[in-house]
Amino acid sequence: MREIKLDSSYDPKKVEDKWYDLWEKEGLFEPLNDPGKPKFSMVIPPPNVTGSLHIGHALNNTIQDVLARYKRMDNYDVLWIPGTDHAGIATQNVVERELAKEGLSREQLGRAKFLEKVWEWKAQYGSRIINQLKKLGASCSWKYERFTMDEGLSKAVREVFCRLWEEGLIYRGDYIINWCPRCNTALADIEVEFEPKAGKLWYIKYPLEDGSHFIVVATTRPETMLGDTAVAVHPEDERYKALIGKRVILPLVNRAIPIIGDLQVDPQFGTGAVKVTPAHDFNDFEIAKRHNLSIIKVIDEFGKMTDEAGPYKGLDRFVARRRVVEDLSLQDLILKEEDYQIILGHCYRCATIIEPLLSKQWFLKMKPLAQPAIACVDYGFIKFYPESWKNLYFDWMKNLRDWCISRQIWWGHRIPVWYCESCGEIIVSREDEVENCPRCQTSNLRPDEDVLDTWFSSALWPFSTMGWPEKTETLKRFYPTSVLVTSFDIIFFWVARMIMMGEHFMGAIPFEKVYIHALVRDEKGQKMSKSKGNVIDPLDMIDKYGCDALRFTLLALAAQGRDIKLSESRIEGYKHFINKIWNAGRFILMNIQDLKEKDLADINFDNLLPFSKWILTRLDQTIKKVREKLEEFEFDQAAMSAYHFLWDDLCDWYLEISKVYLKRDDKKAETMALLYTVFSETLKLLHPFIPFITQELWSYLPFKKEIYLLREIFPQHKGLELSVEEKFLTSLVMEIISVIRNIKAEYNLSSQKNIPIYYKNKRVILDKIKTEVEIIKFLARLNEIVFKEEHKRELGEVVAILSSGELYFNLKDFIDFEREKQRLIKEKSKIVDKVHMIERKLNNSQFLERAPADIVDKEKESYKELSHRLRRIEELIKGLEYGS
RNA sequence: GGGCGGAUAGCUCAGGGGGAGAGCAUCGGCCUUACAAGCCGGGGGUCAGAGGUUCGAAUCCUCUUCCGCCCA
Repeated sequence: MREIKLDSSYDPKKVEDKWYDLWEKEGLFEPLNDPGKPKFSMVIPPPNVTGSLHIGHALNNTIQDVLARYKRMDNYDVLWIPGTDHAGIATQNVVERELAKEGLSREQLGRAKFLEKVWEWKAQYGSRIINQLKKLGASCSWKYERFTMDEGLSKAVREVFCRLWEEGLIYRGDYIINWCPRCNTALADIEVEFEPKAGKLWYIKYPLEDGSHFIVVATTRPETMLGDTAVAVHPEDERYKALIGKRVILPLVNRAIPIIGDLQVDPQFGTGAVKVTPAHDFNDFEIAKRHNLSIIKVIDEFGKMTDEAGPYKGLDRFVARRRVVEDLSLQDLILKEEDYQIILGHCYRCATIIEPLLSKQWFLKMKPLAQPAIACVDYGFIKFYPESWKNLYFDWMKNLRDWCISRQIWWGHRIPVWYCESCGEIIVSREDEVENCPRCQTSNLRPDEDVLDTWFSSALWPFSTMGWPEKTETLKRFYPTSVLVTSFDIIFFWVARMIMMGEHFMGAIPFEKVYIHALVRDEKGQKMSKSKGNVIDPLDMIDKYGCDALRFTLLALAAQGRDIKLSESRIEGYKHFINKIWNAGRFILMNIQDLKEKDLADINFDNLLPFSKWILTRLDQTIKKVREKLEEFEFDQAAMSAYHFLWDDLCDWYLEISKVYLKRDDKKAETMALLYTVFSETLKLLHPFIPFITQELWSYLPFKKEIYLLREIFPQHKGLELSVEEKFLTSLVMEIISVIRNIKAEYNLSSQKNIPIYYKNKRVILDKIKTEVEIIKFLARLNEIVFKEEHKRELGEVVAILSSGELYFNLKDFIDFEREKQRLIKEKSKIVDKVHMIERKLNNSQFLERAPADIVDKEKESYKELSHRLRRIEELIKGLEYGS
C-alpha cells in the first residue's frame, strides 16, 4: 500500500519553479529533429528586449504554449523559437530618458558611446522578459533563442537590403514623410496614430497680384503659409474657374504664387480654395508634383522654422502659428476664425504631433512584393483564424504606399550604404566596412548615418531565426512555420510584411495559419495602459493566484473575434477550479492506494459497472471535443469542455458514485483502476492548458512510464458509446437522485435521511435499476428507498412524475398541503406552457408537411410524455384538494 | 465619410433556424471523513427596436438606435 499525503489545498508556489527548471534541464522543449515525426513549428512574436511582460504577452504566449504542448503530446516534433526584438525607437527612448536623469543627451555622448550604453541596458534588462515567459510556463525551445540584432540576424538584414537594392526595389529619394520632431526620425505611414483634436480654421485673404480683390483660403495650419507655392481650386468650380492661371501675392512673404486647378481640391471644404504647401502636406506634395511647383521647406527636423521663414526663423512651429495669425490680423488679412476639429497625427512611440516633412529617405517599393503576398492568402495557402481578418489584410495590401525604411536613430541595423565624397558613387555592400570606392578607388567614403526600421528585421523573423541566408537543417525541416499567433493590431506592421518577405526570399509562405487573438482590456473594456493605471500585471496575478489559474482564465475568455474584458475576480474564480482539480486528485490518490498494476490491464469496457462505463464515454466525448476545438483555435471552448467534464461529470457524479462502488469488495479493484485511468487521462488532457498542477499531480501517480507529462501521449478519442439500455438506466438513476434532492430541498428536509420514499415502475425497469439502489441512497442522502410495482397513494404523500415511473414521498409528518399544492400548480403551469407550444405546432398542417420528419417525431414524442405528465399532475392536485 | 464587430440573466460572456445557456453575483439549505476555494437546491431573460424570409427566427435578410475598433 502506498502512502499519499497531500495538503488539503493547492499551493502553486511550492510547485511552479521546481517543475519549470526540471523541464528545461531535461530539454523537453527542444525539438527532437526526428524525421519520423511530423513537424510543428512556431516563432514567438518577439517582445521588446527591454520590455516587461504584460497581460497581452501572457495571453499570446499561453495560447502558443497550449499549442506547443498539445502538439508535442500528439506526436509532433515541435520547434517553438523564442526571442526578443531590439525595438529601435522605443528602446532608444528609454535609454535617452535614463541619460537625461544624469543630465546627458545622446548627442553629448556621441554615437559609439551611446550605443555602448544601450547594449549595457540590454544586458541588464534583456533577460527580464525571458524569465517572465518562463514564469508563465512557456515551453519555448530555448536553445534556439534569437535577438534581432544578433550577428546572424543582422547578416540576414544586410543580405535582404542588398538584394532588394540590386533588384531595384529599394531606392533613395526626397519625399514627404512623417517626421517625429521629438524622436528626430522619419516614421512609416502606419507608425502614425490619428486623433481628433479641437482646433481652429482660419480664413486668410490672399490678395490677387493685380490688386483687384482677394481670394480666401481656409487652413488649420497658418504657419505653413510661409512655404506656400500655389493656391489650388477645383477646375470646375464656377466661383474660381476664371482665376486659374492668375497669381496672388503671398502675405507676410510677398511672394507671387500661381492659382492652379486640381481635381483633388474639395470644393465643399472651407472656401473651396486651398493653399498649397508641398513641403509640409501629403496632398500638397502630390499636387506640386503634378503641377511642377517649387517646394519650400519652412519647418525643420526639430519643429522649428527655417531660414525660409524669414522673420519667423528659429521659432517653434506652434509659436510661429500664433505670430503669423497676429501679423495677418494686424494687416486685416484674417477674414474669420472658426472652431474646427482637426485630425492630428501623433508618433506611435512618444505621441508628439507629427510633422509632414520633405526629406531624403530610403524606401522599399511595395507593389511588386505585395502581389504574391496577396495571392497566397487569396488562394488559401495562408489561412486567417478568424477568417474575417483577411479582409483587413487585403484592404491594406491593396492600398500600399512605398515603405519608408530609414530611421534617423542610432539603435538598430545600420543601413549598409557608403557615399563616395570624391565621385558621388553610392556603395551598397554586404561587408562590415568598405575601404575604397569601387569606381574612383579613393578612400574618401562616408557611411550612411541611418538605421533601418525595426519592422524591417522583424519581417524576416520566421526565416532569419532559422539561420537564413545559410541553408540550415532547421530551415529545411521547420520552415514554413505551422501557425503564427498574434493580435490584430500588428497585422500591418508585422504579419503582412513577413508574408511579403517570406514569399520574396524563401519563395514560400512564412506560416500556414495565422491565429489572431483578442486584445485584453480591463473590466470596463478600456485598453490597459500605465497612464490610466488600469493594468493587470500578469506576474502579480501569478504570484497571487498561481500561473495555472491565470492561464486558464485567459484561455476560458479567449473567444474568437472578441476583446477580452479581464478582471481580477475572474482569475480568482478559476483558481477555485485549479483547487478543485487538486482535491479530485487527492481523493483519487487516497483511494487507489491498494491498486495493483495488473488491475489496470484488466479493464474491459464491455464488462464495467454502468457508471464506470458512463464516465468513460463522457471522457471520450470530452477528448473529442477538446481536440476539435484546439484544431480550430477555439481555446475557450476547449478549456470549458474540459472544465465541465472535470467538475460536473467527474467530481459531482462519478467520484461520489465511486464511493459506493469502492465499498463493494468484488468491484473495488475495477473501480480503483477506473479512477486511475480516468484521472490520468484527464491530467494529460488538461496539461497543455494548466501544465504545473497537472505535472505535480502526475508525479504522485503510481505505475507511470514517463516522469514528465509532456512526454505522454495526448488522449485519443475512441468512439465509446453506451447502449440504449445503459443510457436509459444511467440517466434514470441520475434523474431519480436529482428529483429526490429537489423535493427534499423544497421542503427543507435536506438533512432528513429517514423519509419513507417509494419508487414505482414496471417490474422490468425496477429489476434493471435495483443494482444501483445504493448509489441512489448515497447521493440522495437516504437511509432507504423502496421499489414498488404498485403503490396506492396515501394522504400526506408527495408525488413526482419522472420520465419513467413515479416517486412517492411520505411526508405526513412534515407536509404542508398548501405548499405542496403550490408546488404542483407551479409545475403544472410550466408543463401547460410547453404542451400548448407543441400543440400549436402539431395542429399546423404546414409544420407537419414541411418540417423534417425527425423534428416532427420528436415533437410528437414529447407531446405524449408531457401530456401524460400533465394528466398525472392534475389528478394529484385534485387528490390534494379532496384530501384537504 | 467608408469598413468591420457588438447589443442575450444583476455582471462578464458562450450559442447561432426546431425545447433560452455558462461562470460570477444573489437567495435558501447543508461542517455528507477530496475540496466551505466545497456540496445540494432555487429565483432571475419580449435574446436592443421595427419590418421581412420561413411551417418555425435569439439565430438568416433589410432598416433604425446605441457602443467599440480600423481606415480616410
